[in-house]
Amino acid sequence: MSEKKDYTTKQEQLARFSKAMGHPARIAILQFLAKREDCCFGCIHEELPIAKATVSQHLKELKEAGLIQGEVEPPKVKYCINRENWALAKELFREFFGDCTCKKEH
Amino acid sequence: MSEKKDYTTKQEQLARFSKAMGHPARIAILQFLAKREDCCFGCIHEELPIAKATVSQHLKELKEAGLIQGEVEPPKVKYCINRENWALAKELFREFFGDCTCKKEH
DNA sequence: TATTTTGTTCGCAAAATTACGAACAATTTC
DNA sequence: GAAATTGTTCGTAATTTTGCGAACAAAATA
Repeated sequence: MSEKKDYTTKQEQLARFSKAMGHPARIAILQFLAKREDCCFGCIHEELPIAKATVSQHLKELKEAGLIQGEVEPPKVKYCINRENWALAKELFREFFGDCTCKKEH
Repeated sequence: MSEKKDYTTKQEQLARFSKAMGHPARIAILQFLAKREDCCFGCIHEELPIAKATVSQHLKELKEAGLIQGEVEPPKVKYCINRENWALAKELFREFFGDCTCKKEH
């Protein structure tokens, strides 16, 4: 019934990615994973100052946002960046902040 | 007492910006403001499908995150992007997603 | 001075987030 | 088969977020 504009799909997608990145632990996880092919839960946990149950929860949120993916490789679970969505996020943020200016340093 | 690494200032700053951007209404507000010099509360409210009290709250959060600033110009209040922090955010996100590749289209 | 306009703040409610330890499941190793 | 390793899920608690209407404050206007 509202006459007001609704949010666009892009706005919602960008908000979803942003929200997933809205916690330092999740930023740290993403940066950690972005540096390597993949990594097991334990290595990620080691890097973070929080309990494993909490790490597991953060990983779940990142997975649900589509930024990472996990794969069971007994006895471990390997996590890695979801490259496709990572590229999408990168593009959405770039667009959001204004296109890449590639400014010269001088 | 923890042996675990703590989060870096950059990680926390990026998380703070991300969190502020973690809601479609706030994305919409930022995009709206990014397109113009400044804008009063009313114009922003008109664009959004939510009550003014809620809009005011979202603006407050964006202000606290440093992404926008408000100035009273009786009888209106003008909001605008905080250019300095906007540039900082842009840089942090760019760094996060990997430096600008400026890929050729072909 | 009374009224209107413009936004903010208050008080409340519902839902989501963050965090942890304990319990659990699956697999591997002893 | 028993024990150890690796993560997830459960249950709980504290805090934050989201949203709204009503009340409020400040300035402009009638």
